[in-house]
Amino acid sequence: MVTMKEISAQAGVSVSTVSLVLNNRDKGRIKPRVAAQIRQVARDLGYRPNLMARSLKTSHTHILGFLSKEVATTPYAGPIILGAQDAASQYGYVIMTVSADDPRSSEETEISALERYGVDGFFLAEMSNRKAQVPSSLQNYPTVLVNATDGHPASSTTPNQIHHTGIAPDERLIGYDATMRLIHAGCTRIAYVGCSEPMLAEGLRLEGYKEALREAGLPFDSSLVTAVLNNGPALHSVRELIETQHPDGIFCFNDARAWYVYDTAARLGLTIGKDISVVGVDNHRIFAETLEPQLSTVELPHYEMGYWAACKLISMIEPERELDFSTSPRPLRATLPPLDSEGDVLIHCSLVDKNSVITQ
Amino acid sequence: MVTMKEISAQAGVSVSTVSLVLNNRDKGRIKPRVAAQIRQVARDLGYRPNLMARSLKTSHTHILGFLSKEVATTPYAGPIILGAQDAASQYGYVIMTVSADDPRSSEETEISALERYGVDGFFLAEMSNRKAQVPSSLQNYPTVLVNATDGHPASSTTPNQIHHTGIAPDERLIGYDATMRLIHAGCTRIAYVGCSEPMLAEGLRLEGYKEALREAGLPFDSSLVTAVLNNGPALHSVRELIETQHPDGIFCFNDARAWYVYDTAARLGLTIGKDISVVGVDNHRIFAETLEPQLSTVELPHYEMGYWAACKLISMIEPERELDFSTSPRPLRATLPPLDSEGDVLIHCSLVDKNSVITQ
DNA sequence: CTGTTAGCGCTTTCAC
DNA sequence: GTGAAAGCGCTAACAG
Repeated sequence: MVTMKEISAQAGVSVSTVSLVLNNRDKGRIKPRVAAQIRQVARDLGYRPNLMARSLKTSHTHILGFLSKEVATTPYAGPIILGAQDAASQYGYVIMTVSADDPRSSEETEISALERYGVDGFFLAEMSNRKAQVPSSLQNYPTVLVNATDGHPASSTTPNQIHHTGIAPDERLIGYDATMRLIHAGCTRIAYVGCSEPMLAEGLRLEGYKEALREAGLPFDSSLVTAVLNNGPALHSVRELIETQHPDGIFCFNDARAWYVYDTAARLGLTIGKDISVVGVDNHRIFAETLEPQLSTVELPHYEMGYWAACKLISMIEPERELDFSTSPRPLRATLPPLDSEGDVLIHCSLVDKNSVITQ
Repeated sequence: MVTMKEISAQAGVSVSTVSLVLNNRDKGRIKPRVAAQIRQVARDLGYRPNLMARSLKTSHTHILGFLSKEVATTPYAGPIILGAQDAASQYGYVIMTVSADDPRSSEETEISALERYGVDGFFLAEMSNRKAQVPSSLQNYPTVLVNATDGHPASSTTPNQIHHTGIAPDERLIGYDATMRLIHAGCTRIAYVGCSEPMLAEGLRLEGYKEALREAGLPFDSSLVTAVLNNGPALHSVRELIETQHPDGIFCFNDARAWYVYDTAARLGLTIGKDISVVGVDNHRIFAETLEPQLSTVELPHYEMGYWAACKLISMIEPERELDFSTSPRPLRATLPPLDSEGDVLIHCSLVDKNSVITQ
């Protein structure tokens, strides 16, 4: 690793001059010719600043700590991290990841590890949308929740608790949009296959479903609603729902639950997208690549949430900095909320139309 | 952040004494009473070392750089990172992640970012098993490939290229074990549903399939073999294979392809695990939680590869250090190769028996 | 046994 | 315009 000292020797100037020039603070201070020469030498020697040393002085590391729960078992971590990374890398930051669900070392231990490296701020990422408890050790850091909202009420009795910014899918709108899609396709007996595990998303998507029905003047019929978990029991519940209630459209809590509809349809000789319409939630790659006909589904914007969260975090760390979504390295598949949003920020998820809804 | 200086003041000793004690180098040098007092003060003040400062001095950051390709679109990143993190955290390391598939910033840029932070070594992770080209900028760092092997031949004509250690699934054995499972269940017409995309795993799993057939004295019949991609076309190929060839067992390249068998079975009124047996590869959570009957499948040990790779990397950085797999925070679902393995290390994946294979 | 000193690579104030 | 000097928090060689 070549240092400023070597450059200064080579260029016959002092280290401080080198520092000034390489940090572009030379305008009107250092003679242009000298500056140019220093830059040249730096380039020739392949100089790269030692960020540890810089951080020590500036106490500003440009490291963002990414703390995630349940990475082990869910497939969503990748896209969220990637989104955060893309934004970070764009603005000269880097991400240090730790997981908060190690059965042995506690969350506090992991946070502490990141603190010792002097991270400038934290992400707290959940793998399914929930109200998260922000550890008190993060109170003094810029912190953004990803796929979560702050579980600590804003108007709390414990007054010195900060209500942290968090970004999460607008679950109610997911239910509303998905159901509306079926309504607009002409479905009139629309079932909902929910999730029997307690999840924030479940109640909200169901609400959205009801709201869409109401708005369309369709009756809410609880016998068209079921909540299932996994594998056989789930499949049987869905099969029974379809066989006894004969819905013409089904809104499923997620793509996995839509699979039960596909399987049942195959068994009953029904054609998805013709005899029965289905809308899922997730647009998970695995289902997107596998199901036939392809499933119309509301995409959960994990990449986008990661991207937004990183932009938000950077803007909290450097309030004066101008950030711009339009320069994201990958296309954003959902409209990001403005960066000055605070508190619980909801993102409107896109419905991806494929072939599982009837076309009139 | 409380510093050693504050502790030294509080305890009435010099900073170097504090340093000695807090790094446990005080035995036989510092009076036990003084040492104890220093430790007490440190605890009272909640001292935590500034790792940046330490690194500056020791040029040893305890940061591992994790460089991954294709994180965007695959669900495997989480488990690999988690495995690496668990090992890292256990041995006092931390992981900095960057992705090498940003369409704009190049791999070199990302590596460079990690280098500037002084990472002690690199992971190079692929999302599907392949021969990876290790960037020349990593030649001088301890580097371990994850889910990949070094694409640069060991006996190369370019002599000063190092052949890096990489860990990857033993694909041939996957094909062999899966097929053997079907053979032992009594299947005699065993089909293979492969992947039509060029992938390292495809050829090797097919080889393992053939080898198992040969060993069992079953003929290889190319009309029982197909290679498919996604969605409709894949489903139709599988359906045709089943309808024309009537296999009694099917080894599928992965769980997703097994779904085509499930769908076809549902349509034809065949019962999986009775009329027809299926073995997949992946044990992907999404299929594990969804399919009914549950799919017997060879598990790809992403967590384990990440864990092994981190242990390997740490042992390269600190050769004298004693590492021990038995202390992993999560159960290891595959037997890890010994840590002194070099070059292309293959991991024997476990076949997870569920209910998609006939029981006699 | 413990303190002094120097220095890791960089930034920044203040003299010249 | 440029350099000298101090110091970020820590480690380590060397004195005492």
